[in-house]
Parts: sequence; structure tokens; C-alpha cells
Amino acid sequence: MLFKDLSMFFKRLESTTKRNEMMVILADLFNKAKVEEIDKIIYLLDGRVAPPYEKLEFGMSEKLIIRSLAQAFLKSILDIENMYKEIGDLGEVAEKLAEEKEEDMEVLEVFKVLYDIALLSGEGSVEAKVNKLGYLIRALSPLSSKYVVRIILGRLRLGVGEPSIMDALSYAKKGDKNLRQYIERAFNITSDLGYVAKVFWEGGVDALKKIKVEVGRPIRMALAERLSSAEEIIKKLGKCSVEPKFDGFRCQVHKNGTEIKIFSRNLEDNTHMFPDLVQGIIQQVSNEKVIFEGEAISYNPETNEFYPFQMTVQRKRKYDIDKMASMFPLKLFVFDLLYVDGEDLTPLPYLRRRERLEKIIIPGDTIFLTNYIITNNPVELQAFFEECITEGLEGIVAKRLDAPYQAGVRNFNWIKLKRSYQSQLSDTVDAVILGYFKGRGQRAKFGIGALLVGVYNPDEDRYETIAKIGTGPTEEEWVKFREILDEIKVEEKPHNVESQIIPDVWVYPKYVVEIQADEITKSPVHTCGKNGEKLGYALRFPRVIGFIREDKSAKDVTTVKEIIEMYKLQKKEIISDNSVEK
DNA sequence: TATGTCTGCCC
DNA sequence: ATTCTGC
DNA sequence: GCAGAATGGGCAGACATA
Repeated sequence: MLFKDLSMFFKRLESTTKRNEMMVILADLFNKAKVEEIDKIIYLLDGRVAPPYEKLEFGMSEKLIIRSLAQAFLKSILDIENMYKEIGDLGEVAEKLAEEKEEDMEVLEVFKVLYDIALLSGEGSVEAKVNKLGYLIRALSPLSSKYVVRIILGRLRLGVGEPSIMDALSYAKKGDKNLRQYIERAFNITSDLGYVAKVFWEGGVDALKKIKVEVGRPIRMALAERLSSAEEIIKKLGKCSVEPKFDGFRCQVHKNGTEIKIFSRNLEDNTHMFPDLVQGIIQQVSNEKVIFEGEAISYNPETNEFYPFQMTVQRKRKYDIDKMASMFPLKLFVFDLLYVDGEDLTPLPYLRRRERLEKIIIPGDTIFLTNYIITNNPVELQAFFEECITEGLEGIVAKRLDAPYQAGVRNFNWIKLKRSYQSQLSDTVDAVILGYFKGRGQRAKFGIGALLVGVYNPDEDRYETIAKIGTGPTEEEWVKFREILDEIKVEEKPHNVESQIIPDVWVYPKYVVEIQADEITKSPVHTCGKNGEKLGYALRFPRVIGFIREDKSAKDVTTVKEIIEMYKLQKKEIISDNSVEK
């Protein structure tokens, strides 16, 4: 297949929002492709040249692509940047600048070039990547250039994700979605949809059924939905299990004798980062072949208090691993068992898996079973939730008692309840809008995609940034924000604004919005409370609540001092004694 | 050698 | 991570 | 309710450059 033809399919996909139509187009694409192209097309649809768990990245994004485009079309970087700001899509910038070509490349040829770009590393590799992409774009038609750029950005924006591909694969072979279940199962246990598609194409459903769970190969992780109260959870699940939720990182552990692998939520192999966990696993898991999951969180070995996420995340590293392991040791709180000695446990109901899990863990000081209660009473659930909060945890996860382990999907079998979802418990901040950023993709047409907001420092009589926010408002509200803010836009940063971040458009500090966040964190970029070399403060997971607050003026917003107070308070509330351990 | 820019991956 | 939107 | 596409803070590491 020519890349031009693939691009035509992409164009058709982009032109509809109807999921059934998309499925038919995708199926058509798969049927017209050669067998050896199918897996590669699927990787490209995901913005990659390999399955996600392989460490093969382009190492190229916005800035470097801009350089490639400038080079390919003999424009200045500033020209490209300006077009990008206007259009909101680098692919469309390329499309606009490119000229029709007589010749075209095969899909496999383009794939090879992209693969080579991903392989480049070491001294001079940045320049080499930029050049290689520049040459590729020069060889391609406008439409093909657009999609190549978007593939590298990992934002094809076709409305196609893995579930759509699975439906389409089934539809391509059978004319309905009935084979999806087999495709999905194979995908869940191999985490490589390109490979699954190829096996399916070559050997049909029978070949898919032969795919087995392999210890050492990551299984796609189950994810939790959200609700905002104990009542809603009980209403949804009835009698359910309730476990604490830790603010660390998800670990899927594979043990094959003394061979251990630890995968991240996105199925990256992070084993080498956690020698302490590996030791613990060897000592505390008796069975030969096991796959289980938990949350790893660092703690202060002197006081046994859990550390905040910002500490734990420092354990995600390549160098100085042993040093950091002694400073920030990890505990692994395990909550699910997927596989034991040849037996796939994922179809078993939660409680059965839980029982089995309890049998394979030997008590020790690294691995702990998560505590849990079983209840159908919202009051009890709420009490457990509050207990978790007092212990400095993130909240709880409620689980449907009879649900299998549903790999790869986010659904209501698991429901998380976090402190910040309960507005009476969470910190909201009133902040003043200091500027805005142009939107990308769907947001480009609004000319706004995010706000820069700040709080007030009365001592210096100035506003200091505390967050960028791109979530919360509806499309209608974004349009209104744009209109209202354009009326007070200013050419330069106002003198009473302190910011290291430069928005696309500065505005006079006037309008107030209410911001909800999960936490206040120390920030290297936001200027709120920043003093010389000292770090400032920022909001974790900020979102806009409602619209502009007409009842408040800029001077009425939350002050820097109040933010610092809130930061101290949130630290005090965490009086962890690790009493959730069994 | 030190610093700055960019990217990828945690949440 | 959170949130919004079309189906 | 699902699936997809917008968007956040902040860490380490790879390269480039001063």
C-alpha cells in the first residue's frame, strides 16, 4: 500500500465522528492492506513504531518537528511557530506548506524511516532526527506530510483508539463485532495489538485462542472509574470491598523463580529502578510463577510516615538508584493476583482472587496486603474513607465483589473516591486570570486552550502564578472566556504580575475564577511564594469550577500567605502511622 | 564542566 | 491525572 | 457508559551549547 492511500483512509476517518462509520472505514483499510503491513499500520495509528512497552520512542516532538518543517519548507522557525499558533496543528502546517508530488512512498518505506528516526541516539542525533524528518516530509504529498507529523507527535486525532481498532478487525473478518472478545483477550494478555492483529490475520480466531499469559510479558492494567460520594458508590455496587488508595505508582509484578519484572501503569519495564522491591518480592512471595499488582509508595524509615508523591516519584530513575533507595525506601501494597503457576486468575471474581493473594504473600517488611472492608453501608464506607484520609492517603477504591480482573478497561468494577472529589473537603482557590494560551486540535478554533492564573501577594502588591488550567470549562465557556479576555488583553506582562511562564496572550489582572485542586505542591516554575532560589507553590490537578466569578474582584483572590497556610495544613493533616498495614 | 532545552513518563 | 463531548 | 481528545504539575535523562 502506498502511504498516500493510507493517508486517504486517515482522511476519511477524520471526516466522520460516527463510530460505526469509522469502524467500517478502518475495516476497509485492514482488508486492503498487505498482511505484513497490518501490524505496522496499527503501531502508526498509536503514534509509534513498536508496541507501547518497548522503549522505542521518536525522541522528537513539537520543537524538533518545527525545526524539520522550517528546514523542509525553507521557512524560519518563527514562521512555523506562528502558523502553528494560528492553526493549532503542526500536521496541518505541513499540509499547507507542502506541494503535490508525482512519486509516493510505500507505507513500509515510511515506516522504515520513522523507525530509523526512533533508533537515532547519541551525539549529533538531534540534528540527524531533524534532518531525516525534513527529508521525509519533502518527499511526501501534503496529506501524507500531515499524517506523518501527527504520527510523530502521537496525536493522529482520527477518533481511533485501540477499542475502535479491535472492533474494526472483527468487522473486517466477520462483518460484525463478535470476534472482538477474542481479539481483546489476546491483546490484554500480550499488550501488543499489532502482533495480535497479525496473528488474527494469519491464523484467525483459533490462533488467537492459543495465545497464553506469559510471565514476563505485561498484562494491560485494569483502571478505576470515579464517583464523588459514598452513597453513589453503594448505589452502584451494593455490597462491595473498600481498599485504601495510595499515592505512589502502580506496579505489576511478574515473578518467574528468581527472575522478577516490574511494569508501570503504562507497561514500561521499570524493574531496574526498584532493587529493594525485587529483594522483597523474592523473599516474600513463595510461588514460582506469579503475576500480581500493587501500589509502591516511599516512606520515611525513621518515622514510618508515607512520603508525598513528589518524593516517591524520584525513585523513577536510571542512576543513583541505591542511594535513593536508602533515602526513600518503598513499600508495595498489593491488591490483586492475576496469575499463579500456570493458572490465569483474571476470570475469577475479586474475592476469590483476594483469597488466593493472601496465600502467596509471606509477611515481611516490603510487601503488604492492602487492608479492606466489605460493606453495603455508605456510612461505613465514608468512615473508612475518612480514616484513610487521616492516615495521609489519597482516598479509597471500592471494588465489585464478583467482578473478574478486567484488563485494559476503565469501568465501574473499580471506583475511586478521592478527597478532592468531595468539595467540602477539598481546597478550592480563587485565582485571577493573568493570560491565556492558544488551543490545539479541537481547541484551536476557540483560539484558547488554557488559562494562566495567579494569586495575590499584598506585601508586594502583585500577582504570582500558581497554575495553568486547561480543563473544566465547556466549549461554550471557552468561547466566552476568549471574548471576555480579549477585551482586556495587554501587549506586555503587566508590572504587577510575577511570572516565569509566558502565555500567548497577557491580560490585565481582573477576572476571578474558582480553581479546584487535589493538593498544593512545591513548584520550580510557579512564582507563588517563590523567594530567590526557593521553590514556589503550585496546584496539583487544577481545574476550573464554574465560570468567571462576578462577585469577586482581583484583589479578593486567595493570597500567597493563605496558600502557604494551606500547604502547611495539608502536611499536618498527614499523621501517618501506617496503621493500614496488616 | 555547568546550564539550558526538550522529551517522555509518572501522577 | 481531570474534564468535556459525540455516539 | 464508552471512547477519544483536550488539558494540568513535575521529575529524570539526553543532548546541545555556553
